[in-house]
Amino acid sequence: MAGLRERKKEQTRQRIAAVALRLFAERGFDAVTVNEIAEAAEVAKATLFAYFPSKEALVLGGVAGDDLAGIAAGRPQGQPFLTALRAYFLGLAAVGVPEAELSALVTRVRVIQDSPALRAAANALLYRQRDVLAGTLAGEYGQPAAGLIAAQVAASLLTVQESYFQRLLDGVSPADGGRLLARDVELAFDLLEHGISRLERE
Amino acid sequence: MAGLRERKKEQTRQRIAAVALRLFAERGFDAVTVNEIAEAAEVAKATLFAYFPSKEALVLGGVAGDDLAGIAAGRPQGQPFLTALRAYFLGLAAVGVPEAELSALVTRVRVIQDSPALRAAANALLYRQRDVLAGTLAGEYGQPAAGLIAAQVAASLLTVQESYFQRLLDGVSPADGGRLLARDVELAFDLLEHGISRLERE
DNA sequence: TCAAAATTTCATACCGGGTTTGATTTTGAA
DNA sequence: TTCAAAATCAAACCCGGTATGAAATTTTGA
Repeated sequence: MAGLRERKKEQTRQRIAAVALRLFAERGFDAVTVNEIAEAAEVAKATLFAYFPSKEALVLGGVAGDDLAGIAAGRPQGQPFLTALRAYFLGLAAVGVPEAELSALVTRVRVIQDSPALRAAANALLYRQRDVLAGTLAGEYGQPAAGLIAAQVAASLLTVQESYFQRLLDGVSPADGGRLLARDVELAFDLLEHGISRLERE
Repeated sequence: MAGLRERKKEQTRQRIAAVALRLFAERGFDAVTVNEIAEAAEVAKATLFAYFPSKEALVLGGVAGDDLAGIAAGRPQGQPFLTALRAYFLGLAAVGVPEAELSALVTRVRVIQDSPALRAAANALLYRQRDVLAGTLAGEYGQPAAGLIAAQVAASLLTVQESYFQRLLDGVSPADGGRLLARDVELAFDLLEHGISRLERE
């Protein structure tokens, strides 16, 4: 099944992505042209765009984002969807990022955070999540409320993720990062469930 | 003060924007090139880009978005910021859009909603609002909570605005649109204040 | 093993958004 | 009227991305 063709393709794809990430890390996303990447990876520009639909995809390629709607749809009967999402993200925080992948992740995050174009592209991913989640929740909450809830959830999780990435960039240890992430997740879901008036009273 | 120079510039700027909007409305944002716009407006491409920083700005130019942070910062002593924002947006809904501007607004909204690139650019505007609002609220709520609250507020208002625009496109009368907008604003702020658990109980 | 069929890669030219350059025109003011 | 500042311009250029059609490579199946 894994013929020579498939293996070579996978190899080429990874070589292109690796070369691109290295160049981006060295000189910044905007200062590297796709022509340079193609040349350094020893493929034609057309070939590069056969593997990746855009320059942004060279960095964000593997990042599909969390499947918010899927988690909400697959939760046990009777469980509020926020409970399911909270558990899911607390699980992520507990697992943490494997030691071996940490440095690569930090590099990627740095490249992304340093480029407005990449940040915008990353946002667009979550923006789509919002719409899918809104559709999933529409049956339960009705259309206007479902749209608002999905927007709040997606925006909250984006913010939590940004904080987490920022800490990684600041050199916080993975263990501490995980603990702080768990705390942020709890705060985010408490806010989503009970609103801001809770904080207002203090 | 308003010398010939200033008047001519303003005139040119408006001519370019008007020509662009007409072409976009006729054929769609993506199907019109800036070369065509420049030609139709009888200016050089370089001149067009001296007035507008990007093709998107031709449509979004005047749209600064609501100054969430400013409203929050300028509220009366002791009033929760959500109360101030709610009142502001209810005021907008009550005023409605002037009859004379309605058709132009609908055209703009249609052009924007029809183009992914423009929708993304419009989002970026609110994204910046989020960050400014987060900074304003940081003193009051602390940094992690302020970021989350700002994200929820910005995302909610974006969603409300999208619904409102969609209704205008669907041909809902301005009066009805205003009423529905007011209802959505109430719902959005109720959710923000008291959370989703309120709805969960029904 | 070998040749046809399918797939991949490639160089090249092209498109559209946006910038740069340096010359030319227009305007404001002396 | 003159002169400097500002605006406009055409043209060349850069970059991301697509289209084309030919060349190289892998698969298939006889």
